[in-house]
Amino acid sequence: MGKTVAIKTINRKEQIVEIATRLFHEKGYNASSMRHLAEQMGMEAASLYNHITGKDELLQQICFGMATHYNAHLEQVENEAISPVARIEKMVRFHIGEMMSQFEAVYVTNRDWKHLKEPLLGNFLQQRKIYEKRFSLLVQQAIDAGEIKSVHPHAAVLTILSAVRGIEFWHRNPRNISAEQIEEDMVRILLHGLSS
Amino acid sequence: MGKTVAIKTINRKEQIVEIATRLFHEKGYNASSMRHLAEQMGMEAASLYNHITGKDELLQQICFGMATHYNAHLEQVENEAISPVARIEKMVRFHIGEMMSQFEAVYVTNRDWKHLKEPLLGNFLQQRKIYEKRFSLLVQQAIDAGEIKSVHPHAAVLTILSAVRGIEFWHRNPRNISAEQIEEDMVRILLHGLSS
DNA sequence: AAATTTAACTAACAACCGTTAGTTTTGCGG
DNA sequence: CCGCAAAACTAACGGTTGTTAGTTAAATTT
Repeated sequence: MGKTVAIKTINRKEQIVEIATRLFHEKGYNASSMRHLAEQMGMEAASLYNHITGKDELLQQICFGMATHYNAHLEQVENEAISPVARIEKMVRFHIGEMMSQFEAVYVTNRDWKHLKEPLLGNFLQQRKIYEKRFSLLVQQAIDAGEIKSVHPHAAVLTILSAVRGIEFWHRNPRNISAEQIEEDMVRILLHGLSS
Repeated sequence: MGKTVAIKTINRKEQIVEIATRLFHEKGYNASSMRHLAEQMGMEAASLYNHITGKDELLQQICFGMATHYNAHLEQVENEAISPVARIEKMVRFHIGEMMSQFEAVYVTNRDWKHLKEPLLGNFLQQRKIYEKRFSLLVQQAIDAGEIKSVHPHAAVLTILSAVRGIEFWHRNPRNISAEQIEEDMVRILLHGLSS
């Protein structure tokens, strides 16, 4: 059977996606050529097409990989038996953690999702819209429970999701502040504010 | 004298930069071609080179235009005779305002500065590093004055600068929340936190 | 009205893009 | 060791890219 072969192929494909993620991160999707990617893989550009259908698929793998990963974690948090505000804190810490451990994939997804081709672009946007809505619901529940201020839930979600992106700046020279400190400070600012 | 001619040229050039900003915003720098830009200007691609030296210059105009604009405002805030925390609030509101009124230029600068060619790329990064440092100093002064919590100043700055970028999501469908509301909510979250 | 500058045009170049076709090498199962 | 499929290769395609050269039309100055 071709089982081991199939596994090898999958590994090779995952390896290509991994290198592509790194390449897209530093050059951007459009400025990253298949020839450059192949060079980093140690082979010719045409050989890539034995493992993937095209350049599109690489971006697709990255973006939708992140999306389903995010959705899975959101569902998990929704089902935990903790207070609404604790749920929000978990979400904040999760996003910070992803930004730390999966930095390049998160970065590329945030930056290059616009280049998804059309049936998928709509799908992606819809998924994120739903994600933001479910996240907003968590905020709304915390407001109803009187645990947090009465802000517009969607505004809160946008603020949180964007604030976390600030870690991309930190990632450029991670020596100044430790990962733990920036996580604690960020959670503290978002949940309790700068003042007082 | 060529005064009126020079002014006309400048206007035409500014017009090109303006259209380029819009184009870069929706397609991204690398996916935006000079031919497409020329089409939106109602002329041929080659004609653009009577007003600009190349595609590079367009990105340069956008990014450094924003940078000097930001620096000018920072200096102004530094010299105002108000409390440190009031200075920070002014900075937050300024960045939100820029995100509202100069949305496309801010967006392109945040997203495509990486494509600046090398003598300028280093310059740009250095400028932003200095900007963050001066902004951090404002935060440090507010901490020393006991007006805000003792967080790492740079972490606070990164959180603020990134949170404001969240307005780019709001900009996609601005009907749900008013500009005023999102500004107030964002300032409230950043300065006083979600909790309580 | 003539002269000169500005700004548009057409045509083209060299480089690079993603991708395909066809062929050769590699490596494992029988 | 043979056969076969996976995965590499070479060569090339049609298209697009940023940019230049040379020319013409328009506008401004003298």
